[in-house]
Amino acid sequence: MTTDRAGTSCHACNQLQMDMSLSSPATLKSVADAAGVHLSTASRALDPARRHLIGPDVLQRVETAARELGYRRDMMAAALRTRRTRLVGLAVPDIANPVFAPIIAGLSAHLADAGYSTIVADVGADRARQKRLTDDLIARRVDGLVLATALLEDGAVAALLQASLPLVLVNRVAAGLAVPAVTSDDRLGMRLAVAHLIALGHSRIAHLAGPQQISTGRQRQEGFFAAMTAAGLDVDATSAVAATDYSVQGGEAAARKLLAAHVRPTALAAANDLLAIGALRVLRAEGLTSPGDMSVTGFNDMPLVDMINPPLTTIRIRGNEIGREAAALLLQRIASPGAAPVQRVILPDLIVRGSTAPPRD
Amino acid sequence: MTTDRAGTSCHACNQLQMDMSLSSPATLKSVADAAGVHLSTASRALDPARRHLIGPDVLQRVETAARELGYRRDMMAAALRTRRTRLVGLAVPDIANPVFAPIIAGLSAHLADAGYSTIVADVGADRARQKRLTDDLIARRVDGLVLATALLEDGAVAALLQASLPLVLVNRVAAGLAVPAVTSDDRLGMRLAVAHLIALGHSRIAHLAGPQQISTGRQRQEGFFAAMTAAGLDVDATSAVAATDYSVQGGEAAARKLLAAHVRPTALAAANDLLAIGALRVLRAEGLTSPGDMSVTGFNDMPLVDMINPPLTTIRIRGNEIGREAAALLLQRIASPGAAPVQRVILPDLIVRGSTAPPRD
DNA sequence: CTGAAAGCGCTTACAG
DNA sequence: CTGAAAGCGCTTACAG
Repeated sequence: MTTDRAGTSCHACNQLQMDMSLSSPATLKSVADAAGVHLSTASRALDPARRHLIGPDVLQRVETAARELGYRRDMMAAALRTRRTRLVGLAVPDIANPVFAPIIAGLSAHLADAGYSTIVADVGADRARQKRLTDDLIARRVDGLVLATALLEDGAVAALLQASLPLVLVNRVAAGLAVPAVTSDDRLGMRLAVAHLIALGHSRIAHLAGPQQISTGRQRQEGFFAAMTAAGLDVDATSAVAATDYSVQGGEAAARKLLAAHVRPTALAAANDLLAIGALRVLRAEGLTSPGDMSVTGFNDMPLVDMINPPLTTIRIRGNEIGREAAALLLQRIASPGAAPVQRVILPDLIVRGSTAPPRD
Repeated sequence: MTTDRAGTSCHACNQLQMDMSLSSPATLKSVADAAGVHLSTASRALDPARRHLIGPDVLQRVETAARELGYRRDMMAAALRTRRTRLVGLAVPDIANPVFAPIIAGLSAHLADAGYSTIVADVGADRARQKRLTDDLIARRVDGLVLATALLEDGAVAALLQASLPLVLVNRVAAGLAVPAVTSDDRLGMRLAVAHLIALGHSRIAHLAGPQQISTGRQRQEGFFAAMTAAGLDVDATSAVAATDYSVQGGEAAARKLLAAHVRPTALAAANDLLAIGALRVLRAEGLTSPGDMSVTGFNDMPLVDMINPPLTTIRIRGNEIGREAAALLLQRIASPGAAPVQRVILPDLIVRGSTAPPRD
């Protein structure tokens, strides 16, 4: 620091010290000793919110020492003291499902900006495994929990709610529980899709429904029936077949049942892109084409569905926004746990592509 | 516990206690007090590895108390004492890129089985942001770090390596650094793709290369040239054009340059599925078809590329296996930090679909 | 403005 | 087999 040359060589030496210090991280005590102050003083000097209490010369000495030793506060030790880990747990049913990627990205970006890290738990569909992994998150004393796994009737969510741990549901809601949630407007989305098909001239429209124990499946189905009856169109028990899960295979199985109907529909509104793709596969296997023989709509606007054959008309949900909003709600929840829980609904958009067209006849 | 009825009502009451305890979690001390033992005894009784030291009656009392109070060990407090957080950090450049989903899933599943939780940091491509978020992970005292962000020349990796923090690279390697890594065999994969094109009768084959500062981009390009020269085919400076990043847009830009060549190639081997899709888009925009006017191959076998038009011939990397292997390597590294670093290469497969065919002439 | 002390919840030698 | 004590790294009233 005395001359340029000394400054340069000192920089190199600081680098070395930083590297070495990582092997056995510097503690507040070692920084305080190096600066010749008490560790409580060092603690204050290194806290942006409290450094104004410190004299300029002491501040300088502590900062230099911290830099030279490569000090990094142990967030977990601090957490023990402050009772806040700044850790958030996110439970997703299947991290490989492309629907969740933008939600995870939006959520963790917003949380990171607020100084929180996100532990993503890929908890699967098995309830016991879900509970075990969620309990792990709690054992890590996360400051809050975001669940993308909720069922309509969900005892686990009810239990978590009792525990007064800040909790937010994302993408799916639970019925009859006062818990903050951020979802897409599933009813509206499906109504948009069906209205589009009706506008094209379709009247025999079937619904390839999602699992009915999940809010997305249930509400999209409600949207389907609402749109049909509002247009004065026929619906009966065979108009909708529910898939057992949101997967291409699930879509194939359900689509086969729909195709077996005595009067084949001219259009199919699926509750999800993967289901729609399953339906397209079945059509192709049966020697039928889309949109020629049957128009098909999806839901979610997953990556690449614009590139499939035919390009899928679908409902775009704003995953990133949903994730960010969930993060905001959770932060709010952490700040004031007593406040009334709010539920936010993000509006989806209809994206028209090649898989829908007027009916042939 | 004295009568069935008492047992029943006690169950309900335990439930209540469990719920209440979560709001202000039971501590080891409260469990010990309830069981009438010292907290060190309770600690041992609750540790599977040490409970054999405890007398059966005391063990029973502690377990009952723990259950009734809904006790869950504070993993972070334990971490402070044991110097092991059982937390692993994973840095990915873009969590929304579908390539990473199976890797993340495989990694976190294997780690979860070993009692570790994974913090996924979506660090982006900006080096400063990457450093900041990686430093955050270190400040959380993760037991190890997995990086999916390595560049060929990577000062950050070198620095981390010095820090003697268990470190594993996944998907991409850094040049000249003795660091454990798990990747797909990128050279082999591209050779497979090119050999397939040659077998179909192509000889004017171009390479839509990935970013050359990333090992996947470099090695796939090397594989391309190796396969071409091995077959005695012409390559020159215009045979390969590198995209600036792995994206559809990047693929479009690079594909346009390739199409501008004086003699148009009959086949295009892309370094990545997204690049291949970009190329397909450009072909379509130019009024050309695939595979008719040009065969195209991708790399990765992302979800849905089997459904696009034309279905993409590609190289399948085993993402889940790569993730699991990376987890295994990291666990090994944590257990014995001194051992020589090993690099594992997972073999990819050629998946032939509709985007490749013999050349027209 | 700075220091001394208590304590967050746990584990682990050390005694007995 | 169980207890008493120290200490992991930090923050925060409480003094001065």
